[in-house]
Amino acid sequence: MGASKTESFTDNQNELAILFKALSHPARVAIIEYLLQVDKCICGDIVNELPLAQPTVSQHLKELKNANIIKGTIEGTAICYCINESTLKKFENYFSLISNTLKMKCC
Amino acid sequence: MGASKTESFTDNQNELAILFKALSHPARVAIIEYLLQVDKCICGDIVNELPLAQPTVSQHLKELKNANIIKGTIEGTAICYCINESTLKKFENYFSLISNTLKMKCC
DNA sequence: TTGTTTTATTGTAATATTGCAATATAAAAA
DNA sequence: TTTTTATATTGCAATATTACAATAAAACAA
Repeated sequence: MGASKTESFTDNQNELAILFKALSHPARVAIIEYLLQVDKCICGDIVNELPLAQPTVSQHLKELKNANIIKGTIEGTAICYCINESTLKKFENYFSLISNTLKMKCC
Repeated sequence: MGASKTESFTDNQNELAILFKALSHPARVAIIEYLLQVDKCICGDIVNELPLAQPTVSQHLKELKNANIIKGTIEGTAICYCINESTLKKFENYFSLISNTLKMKCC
């Protein structure tokens, strides 16, 4: 095959997998960390920050945007990207839930 | 190309990407959630739980093991898998750090 | 030893991802 | 309008992932 059998899993499991996949590339992790570093929302100088060509960065940004991990607002010719806090909160909640569950079990 | 330019990113960014990639498939999310559900460590009945063939499950388990997200201990002919708490803690710490960083910024 | 059970490995086809040159689009400036 | 600036899209080659049948390996039971 080659395609994931998404229909066999719950919506929640598929949504989580999509979120994790969005962060499964070092360039996208780097973009998130860069957006965390700079105080203000950032636009196209992500291209200058990363060792990748402009179309490649644009593609990574698109994937992060599709997963709702970042938001982009048009500002003239530029687009200002920033982290979507509510999605990041989802990650935090998910892992703190797991952590609490683990406290009551043992291996 | 097709291969990620891992050499262009920091070790930490690459390690995080590897962790996220390990969770970027619904089957692997399902395995983690199943391991959280059952009280005791679980072995080969993950295969019965998931709608995937045994070699496919074995492959997913291998990826989770390679990423240190689960551990496997041999028990006779069976192998008992369980969640690696310390790796899950890494996720929790990472996102709580991000959450704290976000509190001081605005978009 | 010979089965039996459980899990891993191999090989392969289908599909997805990555990266970028070339090009397109869209908004503002001249 | 024409030019400039910033970003997105297209097309394509290289590589990676997914899924599974077939098979192998490893531990125990008879």
